[in-house]
Amino acid sequence: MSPSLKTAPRRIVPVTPSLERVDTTFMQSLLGYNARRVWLQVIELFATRMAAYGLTSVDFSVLSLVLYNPGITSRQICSALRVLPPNMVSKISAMEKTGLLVRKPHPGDGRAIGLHVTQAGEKLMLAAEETATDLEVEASSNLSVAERKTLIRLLQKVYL
Amino acid sequence: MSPSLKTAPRRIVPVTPSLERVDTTFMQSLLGYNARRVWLQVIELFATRMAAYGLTSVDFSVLSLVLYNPGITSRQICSALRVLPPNMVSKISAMEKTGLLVRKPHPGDGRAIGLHVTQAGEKLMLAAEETATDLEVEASSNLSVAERKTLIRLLQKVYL
DNA sequence: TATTGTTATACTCTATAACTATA
DNA sequence: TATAGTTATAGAGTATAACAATA
Repeated sequence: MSPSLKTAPRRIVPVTPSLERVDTTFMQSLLGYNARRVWLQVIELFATRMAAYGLTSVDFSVLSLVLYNPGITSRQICSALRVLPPNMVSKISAMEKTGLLVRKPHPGDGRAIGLHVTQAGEKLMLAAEETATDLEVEASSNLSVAERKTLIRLLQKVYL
Repeated sequence: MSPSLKTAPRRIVPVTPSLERVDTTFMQSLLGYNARRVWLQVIELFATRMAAYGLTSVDFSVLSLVLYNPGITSRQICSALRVLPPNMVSKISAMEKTGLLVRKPHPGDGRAIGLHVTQAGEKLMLAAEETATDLEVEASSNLSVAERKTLIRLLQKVYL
């Protein structure tokens, strides 16, 4: 007699806890869950590639805002990025210290300070933006160009 | 003579720093940025509504996973939710303490512990899931039913 | 009185190392 | 030797209160 007839039936695919398939059907029906998964996938590659420029994803967003909105205030950046003012101070200070941007007195408001990218900051950002565009396409390579366009259009329709 | 002829030309719309429009054109071209904006919008309403059940968004995800995967291990939940094992311990302990789930010895592995929802946990989750589905539609009310379906399909295509 | 930038501080989330029990 | 669950702890991100200077 073969041993298999004496023992419990053997599974073809061994079911060890770490290998079992997990059912996520319900969560996959939620927009928030899916949006977060996509964000996590993109931001992971983003963080890796931007490290070459010494930028975090928040640094990148701040610099992009300053680049296209010269004279923008810290407060405006905080609103656009949903960051609290006290948490923005050190980030801006750090980027001023590394020579990426400068603070100039605001022309119309003595309380405010206008932010401007330096020549070095602009050069870095133009390269970083190209890297960002490339990496985004790479991170969503399962999508056709048309699908990616549709996806972004629908995402914006949700919050705009 | 009116004072307006002596002073600098007055703006029709006063441009105070906090009211100026900020140009976010470039960032809006990025999938990661748009996915995060949508996630933030959904999660805000999610957190508000789930507070009625005493659940955070992570609590909800954990319970949903246990509900549809009885006997699931802490490790599997960590993988599915991208949470590190040490950070899951207190969450599960808390939900066991509030009687939403229980830990039972894993049948095939003496090291592992199987998680199961209690009757109270199941009742809570079925109500919470209905609330979640409703709130998600509400948070994305700019979308038609067909658009929402397309959006989720495309998001899943990115990471699946 | 309200707002900008700021400091200090607390709380939460996320990450790493190391231990035990079991495989 | 490797893995599951756990503890302790460090670090990053996010939160509120309060202050000086300016509107």
